[in-house]
Amino acid sequence: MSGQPNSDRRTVRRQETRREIVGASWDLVREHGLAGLAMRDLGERVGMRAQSIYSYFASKHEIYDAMFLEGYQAFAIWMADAVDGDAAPDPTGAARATARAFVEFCTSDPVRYQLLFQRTIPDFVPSPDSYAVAVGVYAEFRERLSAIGVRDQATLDLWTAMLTGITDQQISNDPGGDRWKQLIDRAVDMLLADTRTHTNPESEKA
Amino acid sequence: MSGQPNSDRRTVRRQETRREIVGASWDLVREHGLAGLAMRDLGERVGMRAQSIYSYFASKHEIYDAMFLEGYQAFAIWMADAVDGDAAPDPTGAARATARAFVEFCTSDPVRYQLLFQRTIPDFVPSPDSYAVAVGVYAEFRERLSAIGVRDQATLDLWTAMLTGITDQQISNDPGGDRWKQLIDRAVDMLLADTRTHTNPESEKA
DNA sequence: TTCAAACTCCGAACAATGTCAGGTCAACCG
DNA sequence: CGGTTGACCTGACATTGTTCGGAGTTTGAA
Repeated sequence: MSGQPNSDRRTVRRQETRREIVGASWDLVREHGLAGLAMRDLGERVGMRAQSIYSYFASKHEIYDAMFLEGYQAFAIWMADAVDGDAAPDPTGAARATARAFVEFCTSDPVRYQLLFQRTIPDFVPSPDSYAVAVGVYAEFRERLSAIGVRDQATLDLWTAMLTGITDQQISNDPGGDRWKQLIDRAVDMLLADTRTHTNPESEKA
Repeated sequence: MSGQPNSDRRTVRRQETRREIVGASWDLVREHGLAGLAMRDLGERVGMRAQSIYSYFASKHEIYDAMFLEGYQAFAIWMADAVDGDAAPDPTGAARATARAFVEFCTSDPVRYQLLFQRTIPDFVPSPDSYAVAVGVYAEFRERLSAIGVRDQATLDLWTAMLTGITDQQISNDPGGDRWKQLIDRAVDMLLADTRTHTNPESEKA
C-alpha cells in the first residue's frame, strides 16, 4: 500500500497539507456557510495563494468531496460509539438511542448535515469513492434498524423520513434548540408500534 | 388602492413586465436549477440587457422574493382546492387528503419546494411582506390539521416533521417516482393513532 | 404645443468569483 | 552533479451580480 517509488517525506507532507486545507475549509464553512467557501479566503487561511491549492485539489468540488468523505466517516464512528456506550438490551431503548444519536449527529453540525444529506451545492456530486463510503455507512445504519425490527424497505423508508424530517425541522426552524429533538422518543414509540403492525413475523425479506 | 398619482398606463405596463420577468425566472430556474438563475440569461429571455432588469427589481434576491410570494400564494390555492374537491367527512379521509395534497404540491415542482421550504439560496431572506404571507398560509395549514384533531404544538410539530420528511426523501432520492408517496396513508394512520393517544380530550390548548 | 420630469433601456465598467498558463525555486533521485 | 518533480507564485481570463452615467421615450402640466 505504501513505499511508492516517490519520496516518503514528500508524500507525508503532502497529505498533511491536504488535511490542513480540509480543516481550514471546515472552519470557513462553519463561519460563512457551505456556499461561502472562497478559494482566496481558504488560501489565506493556510498561508498560500488560492491558485496554489490546485496543487492539492483539482477543483473546489474536490475539496467538498474530501469533506463529504470525512463527514461520513465521522458519522460511522459516531453511530458506533452511540451503541457501544449504552448496551440497552430492550428494543425500545435501542431504537431510541439510535434515533437520538442520528439526530444529535446531524444537529450538532448543521453545515456538515447540509453537505452530507442535502443537495445544496449547485453542481457538486460526490466522487464514486466517497459515494461508496456513504452507501456503506448507510448500509450499517440500515442493519442497526434491522436489529430493531425494521426489515422491509417500506418500513425503513418511513423511519428515515421521520428521522430526517425531525432533523430538518430542528435545524431550519429551531437551530440550537430542542423543540423537535424532544419528539424523538415519542416518534420512535409511534414508529415501533406501526412497524409491529405492518411487519408480518414470517417473512423476513421484502 | 389604485389611481396613484402616477400614470396608469405606465404602472400597468410596469407590472406586466415584472410578471414577465418572474415568469421567465421560473422557466430558467426549472431548466438550470434554483441557483442557476443568471441575470444575463434572464435579460436575454425577456428581451433586454441584464442591467435593465434593475429598473424592475432592485436585486436578484428581490426576484427570488417575488417568486417566493407567488409560490406561497399557489400553495394556499392548491390546498384550498384539495379540500373543496373531495368533501370526505370522516377524519381519516380528510387527514389523508390533506397530507397527500401537501406532498403532491411539493413534489410537483421540486424547485419551487426548494425555494419555499428549504434554505438553499446563500443569502436570500424573504422580505417581511412575503414572509407575512408565508406565515398566514402556514396558519391556514395549521387550522386544517386542527380540524383533524392536531391541536397542541408538539403534535403539530410531529406531523410537519413527518410530512416534510416524506417530501424531502421523495424529492431527493426518488424524483419523479412515488416510493415515499406510497407511504402517506400509512403515515397518516400512524400519526392519527399517536395523536389520539397523546391528546387528552379535556385540554384544547398547549 | 411645449417643456421638464420621470421612466426605460443601454454600454461601459467594477469587484468578486473559480480556474488556467507559465515561470521560479527548492527538494529529490540517480 | 544534472535532471526531474513538485510547491508555490504572478498574471490573466471568463463569468458572476451590480453601479454609473447617458441616451431616447413617455407623461403630466403649463
